[in-house]
Amino acid sequence: MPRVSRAEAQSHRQQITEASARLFKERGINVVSVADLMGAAGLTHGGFYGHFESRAALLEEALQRALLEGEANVEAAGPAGDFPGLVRGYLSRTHRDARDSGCAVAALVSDAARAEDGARAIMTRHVESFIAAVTETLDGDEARAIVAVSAMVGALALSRAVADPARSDAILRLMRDHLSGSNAAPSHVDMGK
Amino acid sequence: MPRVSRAEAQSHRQQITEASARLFKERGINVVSVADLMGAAGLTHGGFYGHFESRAALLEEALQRALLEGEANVEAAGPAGDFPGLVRGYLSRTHRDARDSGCAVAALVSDAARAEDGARAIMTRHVESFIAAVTETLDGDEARAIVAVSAMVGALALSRAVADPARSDAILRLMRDHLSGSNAAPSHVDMGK
DNA sequence: TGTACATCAGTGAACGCGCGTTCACTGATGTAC
DNA sequence: TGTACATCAGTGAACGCGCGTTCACTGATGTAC
Repeated sequence: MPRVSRAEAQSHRQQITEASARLFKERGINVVSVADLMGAAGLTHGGFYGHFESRAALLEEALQRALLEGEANVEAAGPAGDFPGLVRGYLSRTHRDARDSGCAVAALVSDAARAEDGARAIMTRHVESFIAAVTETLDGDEARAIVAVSAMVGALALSRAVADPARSDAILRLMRDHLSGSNAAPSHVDMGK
Repeated sequence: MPRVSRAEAQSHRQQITEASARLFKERGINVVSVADLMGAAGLTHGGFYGHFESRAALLEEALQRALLEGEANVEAAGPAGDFPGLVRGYLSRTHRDARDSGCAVAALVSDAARAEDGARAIMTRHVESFIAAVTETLDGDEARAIVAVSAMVGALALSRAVADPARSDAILRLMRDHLSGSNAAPSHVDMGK
């Protein structure tokens, strides 16, 4: 079965990076083995080093991809400068339950704090671009965007850490109301179920 | 050197749990080995199983301790129902830079999301008590406390994940202003350096 | 277009290593008289 | 209080295992004529 066409090989490389991005977000960076990653792409572990120099090299590439995917999803939710829409999408239960395809910043925030410089730099760059994207939806108010990003990341990560589903839902809902209703639209407890 | 007194042995057990709490917060749960933990307590790895049934058993005990320590520190910062004081302490650069002794919720939030049920349950319990403590400082307004806890955890975790010190400081400062100045005291950019 | 050969993507066994865990052993502590 | 013996906290070698990585091998793909 080996010796596949060059196009297929390149597609295999992409599948490995994509599977890694997914598995890192879902299970954490240090827990997934090279064999797991290759298996998820339908290959065996030996071929890994034909595509990447080392596990660490893949890690950076996969992290990059994980963050880009997350950004794409966030932007897809709020199509054009729509801050309340973005908040609603980001703090939805759908996003919370899709750890493997959602925002990588929230999925890996406490891992990033302990990561080596390369991975931290990548994370930093993407936090910056997240802040920039939110700033645009807020008429250039970067200070407010930084607060919003921190609050959204915190609420999403915390809603995933908490085992009680009611509490988890409440965290998302209350932060949604706080950020998107800003001061208007006082309570209106909906979407709870 | 073996066969130490019973009092010493009990103190060793405590030292192991304490060192574990510290190392887990600093380096992450899956990265620290039994030999590391025992070494940090000044012992060799073999004696571990005289104190704990398994690494997993210690993990739960150490997580419990890590969270309790974090709570104690948070409460020490804001002595009695002082919400702005609590926010100031929690979002200080001192707290950000003391990952090994600070709030375990922020240090382990994205790990907790993927942890097994036992560890998640412990994390959940402590998030609840954090929320309860903040609720008290807010005259019983639990909804606002949930928002504040989510926002504080997010800002602290994000400030640790970001490599650029200026950005990291800004995240803390802006969230401090947002939460504790609530609507009053508009800007006043201090503490920046 | 066909044939002959070089290339190289993927395989799977093997490597050294560090992990969690076990265990025979040690000698100071604790206890019985 | 002293002596004699049992206990057991801690040691360090050893275990099986899975990891990241290497490598000889394979056979279809790509290329030259």
